[in-house]
Amino acid sequence: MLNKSQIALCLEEMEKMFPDAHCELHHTTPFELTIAVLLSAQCTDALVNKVTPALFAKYKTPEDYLSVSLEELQDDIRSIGLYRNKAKNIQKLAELVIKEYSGSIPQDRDELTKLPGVGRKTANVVVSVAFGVPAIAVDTHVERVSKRLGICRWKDSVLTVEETLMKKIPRHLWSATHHRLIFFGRYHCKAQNPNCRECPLLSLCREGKKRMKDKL
DNA sequence: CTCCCGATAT
DNA sequence: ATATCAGGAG
Repeated sequence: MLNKSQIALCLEEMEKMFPDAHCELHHTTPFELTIAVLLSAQCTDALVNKVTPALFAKYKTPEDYLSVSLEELQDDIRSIGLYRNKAKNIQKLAELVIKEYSGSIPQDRDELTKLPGVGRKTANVVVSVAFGVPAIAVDTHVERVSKRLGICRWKDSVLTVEETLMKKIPRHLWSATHHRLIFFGRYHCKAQNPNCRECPLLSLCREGKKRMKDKL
C-alpha cells in the first residue's frame, strides 16, 4: 500500500501529464451539470456531450422537463443508453427540485443524494464542480487507478476508496486530484491494455510492476 | 446481487 | 464478439 508521500509523488506526475484536467461534461449551470452527470452513468462523456446541446436548448428549467411526456424525453436521450431509468429519474428530479428546493439545485451533498438518479458519486461531482466544495468523486476511472497503484485494496468498496483518498490527500487538493485521477485513468491508465511500459508511475505502481513481470 | 442499455473501442 | 463507459436503484 502506498503511503502519503508516495501518493503525493503519483499526483505530481499526473499533474505533469494532465495539467489542465477538468470536468469534460458541457454545462452552463448547476442544474445542467446535474442532468449531464446523471446522464453520464455507464456511458462516455463524449456521448453525453453529443445530446446535451439539443437537450439543454429544448429544456431550460425543471418545469420544461415536466411539460413533455415520458416517451418524448426518452426519445431525446435514447442514444445515451439506460434511457428509461434516466428519463424517469429526470422528471422525478425536476418535480422534487420545484417542490422541495424552490426550483434550484441544492448545494449540500446529502440533499443532492435525495434526488432520484443522484448517488454519492454524482453528488460529489456537482458540489465540487458547480459549488467549489472539496470532494473526490469515485467513478470507474478513479476506482481502477487507485486500486492498480495500490492506494487502496482491490476488494475495497467505492466508499472506502473515497475515504482512503480523503484521508491521504490534503483537502485543498481533493477537487484537482479527482480530475487528474480521471484524466490519468481515461487517457493513460485505461481499463483495457494499459501502457505500463511507458508509464512514468511504473516504479510506484503495484499492478504495473506485476504486469511487467508477467509480460502483459 | 441484478437490472438497466446504446455507442464505441478492441 | 466482447469489454467498457464520470452509476444508481431495487
